[in-house]
Amino acid sequence: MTASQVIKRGELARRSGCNLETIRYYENIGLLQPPERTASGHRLYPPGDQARLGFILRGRDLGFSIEELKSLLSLVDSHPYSCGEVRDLTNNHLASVRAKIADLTRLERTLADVSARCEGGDVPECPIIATLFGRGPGAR
Amino acid sequence: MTASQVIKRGELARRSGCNLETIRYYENIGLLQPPERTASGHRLYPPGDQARLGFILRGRDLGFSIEELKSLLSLVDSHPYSCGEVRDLTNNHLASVRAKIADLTRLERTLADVSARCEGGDVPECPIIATLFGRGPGAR
DNA sequence: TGTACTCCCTGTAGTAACTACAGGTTCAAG
DNA sequence: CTTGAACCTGTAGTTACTACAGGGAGTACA
Repeated sequence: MTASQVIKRGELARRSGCNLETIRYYENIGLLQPPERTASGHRLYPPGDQARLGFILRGRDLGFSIEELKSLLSLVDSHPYSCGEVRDLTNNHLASVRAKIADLTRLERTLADVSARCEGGDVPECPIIATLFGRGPGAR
Repeated sequence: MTASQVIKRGELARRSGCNLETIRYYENIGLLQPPERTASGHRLYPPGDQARLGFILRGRDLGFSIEELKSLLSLVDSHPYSCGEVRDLTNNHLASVRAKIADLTRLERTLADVSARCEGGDVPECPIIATLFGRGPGAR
């Protein structure tokens, strides 16, 4: 393997696809541990840190919040971690994702409905505006 | 009708269900026009302003951003407003809501899948954590 | 008239999760 | 030895609010 070893922040950003500043941000808020530094202060990331950032980024892609990721990581850091807690956290998150989908779906229906009533175009007043002003059908 | 007439900010907040501070915020960012004041500086809202706030709140409930609401209101303010532009704005917004739903639905499937693989519980390593570390199936 | 209490005023800071910038070192190549 | 990229720091901006702190105004009651 010609891969990793110890790398600096720019290289970590390039390899992970994470924004350069975001890495420092994650360190500031305690998601990433402060890494070793060179004598002149440049950060040095060993493979373990690189994997941890990968974990964070994948969790982020799954919509976990920073706080949820902190919990997840603290579970991971405690050996042995509790698989049940990990699952609970995931299921809670799943429930909130489902709630968001339900909200947006209701929204989508209302918007589609209101837009459809506009398509004809030969009404004296725009039905979208009428809806927003609380007149006409479709006002929630 | 015993209703409206000119009211102050607290009453407007109560009637509209909007947070007191949010009304001032909407004025600061130009969604609401600065209203008349009493000699001592208290804001006075006539029925027209009350309707405008209702418009904003309904638009907000439909997920329109502040910028979108500004556009919508500037269209409304221009007589006669263009119904076509209103519809375009609504359809654009509808498209972004649909995109968000699609994103979340993909997320939901991954989370449900990863959680399901955990339910058994008799694996040596938590499959959720394995996924987040990029090992095992289901890693995106 | 006093005073108690609610309402209103202002500016500012905090939220989530970054992103971007300014102004200054350090490193590597030629 | 100089140039330019990469790194360092702290701070401000983003969205859409919400929540204070520290004061002035309006009203009810004794």
